[in-house]
Amino acid sequence: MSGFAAADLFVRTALVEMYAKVGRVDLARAAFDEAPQRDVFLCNVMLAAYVARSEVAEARKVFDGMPARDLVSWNTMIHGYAMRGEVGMAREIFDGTEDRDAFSWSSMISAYAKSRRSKEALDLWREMRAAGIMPDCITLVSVVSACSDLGALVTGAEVHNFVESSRIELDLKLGTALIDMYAKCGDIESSQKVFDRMPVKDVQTWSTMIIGLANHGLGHESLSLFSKMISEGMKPNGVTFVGVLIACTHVGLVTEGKKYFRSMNQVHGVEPTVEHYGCMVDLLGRSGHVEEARHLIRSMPFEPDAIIWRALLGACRIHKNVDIAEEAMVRLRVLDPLGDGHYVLLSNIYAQANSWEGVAEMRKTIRRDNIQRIPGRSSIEWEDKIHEFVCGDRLHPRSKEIYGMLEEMMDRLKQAGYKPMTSLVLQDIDEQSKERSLVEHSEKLAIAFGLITTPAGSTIRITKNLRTCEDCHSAMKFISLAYDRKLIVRDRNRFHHFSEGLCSCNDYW
DNA sequence: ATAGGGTTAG
Repeated sequence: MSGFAAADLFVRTALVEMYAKVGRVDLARAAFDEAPQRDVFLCNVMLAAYVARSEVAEARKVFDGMPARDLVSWNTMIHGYAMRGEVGMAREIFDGTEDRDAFSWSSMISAYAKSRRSKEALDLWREMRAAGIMPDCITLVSVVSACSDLGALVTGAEVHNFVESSRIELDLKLGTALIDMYAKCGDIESSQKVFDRMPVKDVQTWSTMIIGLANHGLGHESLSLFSKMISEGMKPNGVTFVGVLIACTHVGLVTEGKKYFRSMNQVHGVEPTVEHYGCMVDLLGRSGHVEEARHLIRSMPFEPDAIIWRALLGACRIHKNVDIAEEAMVRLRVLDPLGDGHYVLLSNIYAQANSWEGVAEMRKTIRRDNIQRIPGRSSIEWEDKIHEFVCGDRLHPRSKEIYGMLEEMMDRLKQAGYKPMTSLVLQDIDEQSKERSLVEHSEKLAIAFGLITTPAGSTIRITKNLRTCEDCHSAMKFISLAYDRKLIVRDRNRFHHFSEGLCSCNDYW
């Protein structure tokens, strides 16, 4: 290459970079095309320009036509696909990269975490450690949130240990992520420890802790933390108040809840949003003020959404209000016609009221409108892995043992006084089949697996995708008694801590 | 010349 051409290449590269920086990818491309020849550096600059504008297809064309590629080229492509949520493509590039550095691993892990492919995020994290690549604080936030999502307490605690024993400084966001992880994995004491030890906290740190306590049914602790936050001069935001209202809901503090709700903009200058009205409808409805909840929906300054009507419907189930339930259902059929949960709820409401025509009607509707029931899934962490169960599945390698344990469990529970709540089963089948169907609920499978695999007396932690059903809730109380175990169950809404035949939710959930 | 992050109503 002549000195002149080399100088020209240098100038072209600078031009591409400069145009990219001011957002003129078209001019950058023109300069790129006019270059006398292309080296890796110039192509990488062009790649970065496209990726910055999320034009990954264009970037890919450049990438494919490059005379040679280096680590930066590969990493830029991984990031480009990850940015557009094309995790599979990102992974293809990642797999094609021989030399991976911390950039490659972190981009890929965060791509998985962001798209809630949490298992894959953790698998990759283990591979990254095995490859001896050092993560930094930001990578760990992705790993920790994958643990939160899965309820992977052991893995999450390992990451925490890793931070403590390395020289990585625990920053605000990683600290907050750890608080959330421990809370979502059922270990609220550890959340509190991390929280107490953080020298600097912001509104998100406080909110995360407040929400964590609230979801564990520790309403009073949650509210006193809120007071402490205020007295320390920290300004709450809308999310903080969601936590405060959840705290009131889970303990049934109606008057308090109304007071906090009013104080939001009167005292704290935070405008309530539809989420806060949702919390209030739940608080009022759940505590038996179903009419008042209905009235609040009418008077609120927002169009009620499906979640609001669903909360009202849930209240109708607890307090056996068929009329308001039917009204809520009319709205839900418009706002969320395919959502499966409300059909089940209304059907249970009819069953409670001995309205068997109603139950039959719901069954017909579900079939006619082809409503897809979302299957219940429960998981439990054991030996570095998340073991997931779907109701009735026999896919687990230790399925035989698990079903054996289930039989034993049921005998033992029945002796202790457990009665299967067969009226909860919607299918039109005989009594024995209904009982069978209850036994195979995913949380019971997960608990049976837990009883087999964990040492006597240890706590069993389960994560479930839906709200736990009443039959399982009752069964778990008996299990905690009959097997002398603590069970900590994360349901879609909150935590249940079962011990000695009782649940921390006081059967109010 | 390449990157990634924490809280939210049922």
